[in-house]
Amino acid sequence: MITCEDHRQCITNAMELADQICEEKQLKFTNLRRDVLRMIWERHAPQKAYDLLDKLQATNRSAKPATVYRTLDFLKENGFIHKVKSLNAFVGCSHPLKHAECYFLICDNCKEINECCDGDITSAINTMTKKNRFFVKNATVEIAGRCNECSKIAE
Amino acid sequence: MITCEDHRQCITNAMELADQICEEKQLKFTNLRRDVLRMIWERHAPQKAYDLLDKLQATNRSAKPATVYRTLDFLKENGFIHKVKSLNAFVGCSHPLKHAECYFLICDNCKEINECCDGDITSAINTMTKKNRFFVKNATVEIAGRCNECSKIAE
DNA sequence: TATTTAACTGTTATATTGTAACGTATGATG
DNA sequence: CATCATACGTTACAATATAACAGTTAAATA
Repeated sequence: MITCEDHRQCITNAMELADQICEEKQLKFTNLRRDVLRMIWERHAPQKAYDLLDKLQATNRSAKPATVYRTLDFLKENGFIHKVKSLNAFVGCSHPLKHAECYFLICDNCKEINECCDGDITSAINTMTKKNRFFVKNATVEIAGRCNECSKIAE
Repeated sequence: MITCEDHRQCITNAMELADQICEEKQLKFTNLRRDVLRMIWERHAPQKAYDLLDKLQATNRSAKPATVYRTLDFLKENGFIHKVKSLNAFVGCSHPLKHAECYFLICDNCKEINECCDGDITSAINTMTKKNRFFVKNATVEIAGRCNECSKIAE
């Protein structure tokens, strides 16, 4: 469970940061992109593309799979969201400016996901890949289990 | 690129090990399961379920998606293969008896995948999760990039 | 201002990946 | 032999994702 105290604020922060970055980078932060990013930020749990599509269609009858996937691509490429590969789902990135060294803790009970940056894991990966003469482009680290709160609950 | 010197031997070893484990664990290592495992072992690159299905259908006209997925489930559950989540594909496990602490190096040029066990990464993950009071059930670590050979080749 | 251009979005169609549900066969066990 | 669990066959479909092309918008430039 993510303790963000005031989730409304949490969303606002994410949206403002995105606004700011888009302005700096001259990216077009259209209504569609805005809407999808906000929807993703509605929860700290990864969301499925087709669930997002359903929500979109409530206000945007013309939305189609391509609409969503294209938008997700934009958000992904610019670091506003991540795709969680083990779930085929998408989650907001809370620090889109610093993108390296980020790993996920995924609670399989409450479904919430925590993006953690950890230099030690990065170092261990670097050492291991160097040993294997492997040149890293991208490391996916998705750790499934139970968050502290949910671990106290019976199966 | 995986240097296995004699890939025929590599397959034989994997099949014999699977035989042995199935006998020990009283698992039914049917022809279907055998065939699929052998197909997966044909390459050191992860294979797609529907590609396996195509190959299966060459000799087994009745094969259907469920046939393949059920068989993959069996092989996965018993540790003979891994699903590579970032690719939605399946690869043989070279040491099905010792299953923890295994991470993947995936070359995006030659597509081959190297299953590495590395205690340091495990330690770093344990430390990080402990710090976050998270109880790990399963860690997915998939590192994409270039293997040594392919890194020498231009993009 | 008019024109051009690139990016964004709409739309249709289809590809890819994965499961549910139920029936049949087979082989181990009492 | 009976029966019971497991494996496999079969049909149907659900879920995830992309391709291709047309239309629209908005920013840049002439």
